[in-house]
Formats: sequence, C-alpha cells, structure tokens
Amino acid sequence: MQIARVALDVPLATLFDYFLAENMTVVEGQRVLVPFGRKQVVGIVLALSDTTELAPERIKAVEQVLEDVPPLPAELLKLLKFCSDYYHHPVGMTVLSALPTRLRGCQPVSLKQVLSYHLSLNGQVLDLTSLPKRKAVQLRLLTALQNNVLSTAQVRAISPTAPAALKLLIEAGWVETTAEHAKQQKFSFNEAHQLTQEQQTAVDAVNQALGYQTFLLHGITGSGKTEVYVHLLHQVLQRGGQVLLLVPEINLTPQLEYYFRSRFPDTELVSLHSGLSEGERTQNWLLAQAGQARIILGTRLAVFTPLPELALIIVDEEHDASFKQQDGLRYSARDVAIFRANGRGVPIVLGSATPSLESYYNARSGRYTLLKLGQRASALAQLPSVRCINISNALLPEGISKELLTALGECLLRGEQSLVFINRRGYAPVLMCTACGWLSDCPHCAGKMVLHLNDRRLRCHHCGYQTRVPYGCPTCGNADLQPVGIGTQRIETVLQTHFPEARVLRVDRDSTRNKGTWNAMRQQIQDEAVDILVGTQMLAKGHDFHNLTLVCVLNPDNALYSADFRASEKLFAQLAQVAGRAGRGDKPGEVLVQTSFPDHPLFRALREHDYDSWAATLLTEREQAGFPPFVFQVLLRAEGKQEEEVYNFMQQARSHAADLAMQVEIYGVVPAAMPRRANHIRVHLLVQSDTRKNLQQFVRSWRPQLEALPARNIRWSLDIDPLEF
DNA sequence: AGCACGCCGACT
DNA sequence: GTCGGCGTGCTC
Repeated sequence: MQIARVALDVPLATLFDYFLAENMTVVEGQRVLVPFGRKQVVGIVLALSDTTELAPERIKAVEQVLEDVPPLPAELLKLLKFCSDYYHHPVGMTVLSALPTRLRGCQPVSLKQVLSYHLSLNGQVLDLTSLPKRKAVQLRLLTALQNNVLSTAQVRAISPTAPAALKLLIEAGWVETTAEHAKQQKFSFNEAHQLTQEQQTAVDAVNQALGYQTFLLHGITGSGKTEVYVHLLHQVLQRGGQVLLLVPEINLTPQLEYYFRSRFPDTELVSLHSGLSEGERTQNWLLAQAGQARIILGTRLAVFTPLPELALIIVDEEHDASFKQQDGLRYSARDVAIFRANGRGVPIVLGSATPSLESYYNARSGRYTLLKLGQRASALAQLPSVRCINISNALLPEGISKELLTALGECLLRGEQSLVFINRRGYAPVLMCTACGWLSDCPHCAGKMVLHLNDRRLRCHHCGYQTRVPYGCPTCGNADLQPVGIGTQRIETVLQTHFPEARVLRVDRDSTRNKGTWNAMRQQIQDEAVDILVGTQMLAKGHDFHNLTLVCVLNPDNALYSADFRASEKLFAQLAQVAGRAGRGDKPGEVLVQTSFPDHPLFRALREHDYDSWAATLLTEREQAGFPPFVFQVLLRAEGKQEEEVYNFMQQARSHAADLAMQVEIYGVVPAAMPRRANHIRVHLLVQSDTRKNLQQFVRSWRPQLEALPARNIRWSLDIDPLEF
C-alpha cells in the first residue's frame, strides 16, 4: 500500500501519513483533501513512501486528490523545506502559508480565460470628438482600440484607471470582448534611455553571469537603478525567462506596477502583495505558475511564487527591514531570494543606495559582486548639499530653529517645494503635568500615549488604546498640562502659523488613513498645489517630486545613541533616502539636518555622500563589539501576562541552552525594547555564534527542549537573524 | 492551532 | 441531578 506524507497547516514539525487508494495517482507537490481529527483539511503531498512508522490502524486514507492546479514544482518544495528548517518553523505551516488562501481550501480554482478587447460595430462608428474631454482615459482607450485589439496587459499600461474606464465602455456597448488563447507577447520596452557608462557596465555584468551569482547594485539616489532593472528585464524576457522583482512595501507597488507596465506594454506583468483581493492574488499566482506572466512584481510574500521559467531575481531597496516578516514564519525575503537564486542557478541583483551592512560586507569580502553607480543619471540633477544646524545650545519649544524657518521662507519665495521630515506622528509624543510631573503613560504598555490634538485624544501607538485628553492632571488635578516634544501635527500647526500664506500638507499614517487619500495627495504634490510637506518616512521612499528643493530633518538624534545596534545604520539609510528627494529636477537641492551632534560620523558621511566611509566605520564597530555581520544570532522571544511565569520559562530555556555546551554564546534573559505591550510582559534571550552552521546545530538541539517546557500562559518564538529587539 | 475529553461549581 | 468553566492531550 502506498503512503502519502502530507504537510498540514498545524504547528507540528511532522508530516502526516495517509493511505492512497489503489486507483489514486498523486505526485509530490499536489494538493490533497484528507481527514484530520474530525475535520477535513487540505494538505500538500511532500513525499511518497511504501512504509510508515505508524501502526496501520492509526492511518486514514486520502479522501481526494485535488487536480485543479498543477502540483507545486520540486524547486519550490525544496525552498519551503529549507525555510522550515532554517527558520525552525513547522513544515506544514511553512508550506501552506506560501499559498494564496484560496488554495488552502478545497473549492476548485481555475485560471480565468485571458480576454482581449476590440471595438464593437457601434464603437467603430463612434465620433470621438463628441465625447467630453474630461473622460480622458476613455478617450485614450478608444483611440488605442481604433488601431488594435488590446490585451488586459495593454489596457492596464494605458492608465491605472483604465480597467474601470474599459468596464464603462463595455457597458455602453462600444467595446466587446473575445476569449483568446494566450498570444505571442512582445518583450520590447518603451523610451529607451541612453545608459551611462556605469549603468551599461552593470547591465553587462549581470547579463554575462553564468548561473547563480549575487550582485550588489550600489547606486546613489537618482543614479538610475530602475533603468538598469529595465534593461536587465528586457534581456531576460527576450531569452524567454521570467523575472521576479521584489520591492519593500505595498504603498509603492501600484506606482511601480504602472511604471513597469508602461515600459513593457506588451508583456504580461502581475503584482503579488497583501493589498490584493483573494481572487486577484490567486489569479496572478496562477498566471505566474503557468509561465504566462513574465514579470512578477511583489512584496516579500512573492518570493514563494512558483515560476517555471525563472531566470532573474531583483530585490530593490534590499536594505529595507520590511523584507523581514515579523510573525509566523520569520523569514527574510531577501535571504530566501538568494537561496532560491542559488538553487535555480540564476543571477540575483540586490539594489540599494544604502546597502545593508550584511550585503555590503559580503560584497566587500567577495561573496557578492559589487556594481557601483556613483553618478546621477541625469547630468542636470546634482546631489543635494547637506548641512547640519547645531541645536545643542538652542531651546526649541516649537521644534524648529530660526535657520530652518529662514530656509523654508526662502524656498517658499522661490516658489519651490520643501519637505519637513520627522519620524513621529501625532501632535506631541507625550503630555505632562507641569505641577506634579505626571506623564501620559499607557495603562497597558511600557510606552507613553501620544497626544493627538485634532480630535483631542491620547493614543498608544503600541496597543491602540486611546482616551480623551483629560481636563486636569489625573493625579493632582492641576489644569496646566503641557505637550512635550514634537510630532507631525505640531510641526504642521507651527509652520502654518509662521507661513499663513503657504499651503502646508501633512502626510503620515493618520492623514492618509482613508483609501485613496495618499494617491490624491501625491497628485496634489505633483501638481505643485503644495508648498511645504510635513511627514514621516512615508514621504522618504521612491517619490520623484521635481520642484522639491529643500529637505529639513528635525530630530534624528535619539537614534544616534540608541540601545539598538542597528539604529544608526537605519537612520543613515533613512536620511540618505529622504535627502535624495531634494533636487531631482534641474534645480539644486539642499538638505538641512537639525542636530545636537553635528560632528557625529553619521552626519559627516551624509554631508559628503560617502556611504563607504560610513559603512567602514560601522563595520569596525560591529567587529569590535561582536555583532552581525561578524556573528549570527537567534533570538528567543517570550511573552505572557505574568512576569514571573515568563522569566521562569526563559530561565529554564537558558539553562537548557547552557547545558547543551555547544559552540555558541548565550546572553542573559533581558526585557524587550518595549518591555510591556498590551499588558504582556515581553522578554528576550539572545544566542549567537561565529558560524551559521554552529548556530543551526545548536537550535536543532535546543528547540525540542523548548517545546517540552511547560509554557501554560506563554507565547514564545524563535527568530533567526533577528532585526528587531 | 483546533477541538475534543474531563473533572469541579451554580442553576432548573 | 445538568450546564459549562477552561486544563491537558491528540491529531496520520
């Protein structure tokens, strides 16, 4: 009797054995419906065998083999097994979490027929000049349809709103659809720019790669990394390959999606990210799996898409922390992508203006190939000048120095845009009583509640708890409560009073909460209907505002001497990124940083646009302190309501680790950076080693012991290569 | 993770 | 005498 070994979505490190009926054929990677407990669930067959360790009477039979979707390719299964093993996450949960939700159920799914669009008889005689001008997208669609039959990809390349406009045209009876077999795609791109010498060298190097090779594309902001990607895509597509392009966050994917669609209008491109509806995500996944989609643009979850013709992987902004998943399978999509490229024997390009120290170190030591773009692609666009404003002796009750206000005023007079960057939303990070010193502590967390003045509420940014702003101090009754520190709302107010005639726009998670708002705001900025932008890191990424010439950074200092050893690395990346927003057009840009430590090496490197010297400084520090990338880490996190229970669990975990006496360094049991969140005490235990191998060996012995520990009211997890503490 | 079974307190 | 609290143990 044949046995199928099935991965199921349960937190157990094992596979489950099922009999296969004589008439059933199944291959590895196929979905099956099996009885489990008293339910029926969907699992993935990971192995076939003739034998089993279990008593035959305990084994049930596979109910049904699901054949609506082709089996997952062996390469993907191998990748998932590796992730389960490396990140110490149950194999079934790893495998199932890589699938779109629809495929985790037993409802059959199918790839929808590809449609093409053409003018109906009515549409052909339609007088386009009779249509109102404001229906611009409809007009563009109709014009395009006069010469051609259009595919869905071509429709989408016309405008982000084209699918909606097309629907109206179909309803009006002007456009008809035909089901068409996937036809020949063309892989040429629009608007070929002349590459700079540096760009050409980078493109050539990747094109000449034979099989697996990791490239670190280190290109300063504005150096035209995207153009390098476009040329690489072009080459790979011509040769019949699929390209996986990973990007950090969903905010940016719609823009990038439209950008790549318009550059490759006749190529099938799909996006994959958590912002898609379940149906869309499934369809896009199926298109990728079928090899029909040639460009796959997605966030970290896209790294697990089956891609039969995968020929190149690009990870854009590879230093970005959002490639690391912070719950469940705590994987780094960048690292998984490298492993995948290696397994598939294809090149991978990591792109960044400020590479992660890990990648930079690997490039320096020769494991990766370093490709540098040191000049801006447009001869007109120079790097912005960066200047620090020393505020160590200044008292700034409103958060902004005179120099900064002057610069903002001048920029306003020139009719140019400026950006004020503070990484703190709300009005003020804390409210204080001037009489007794009471602070607005969150009752459930170790943090402070942030003052939001627009709706007069105090909010905890960690657990979401909120209350009305009290009329008087809750402890002494004093009516004089003062906001302490500055947030985006406060700066917005201050700037509006200083420059009553200026159009100030605040962009943060609060002001863009409603769907579509951020898009509308972006348009407003593009149309130059805004003079001063105030915002958080949302504004730092990837936007190209041509009239923006001044960037002001308010209070970056707390990251300089933070307990988190990666804080200054992150700050440099963030400041370089936000500084890169200035002067992207033909006007020179200026960056002003308000700091009490203008001589700090970080600011020196930033002023000189010298990533290399900064990275060298950090690498020296890290080597001396024994931190990554010179060591490898695993973090055991635990949390629970009873402090004593959590510490007790951790102490036991620690003594087991010590008893193993392996080649690892075990640190103490310490509170997390946020020691209490939503009434849960959070505690960490760090273990590190000189080699990945020793660390992995250690965790393999340690984890079964952790699982055997009594952990009644405790949630714990292992985080390999942790980024956050 | 679910979802059972199982053994002790307040209700018709 | 039963309904239901959530403690512990299993799922091929």
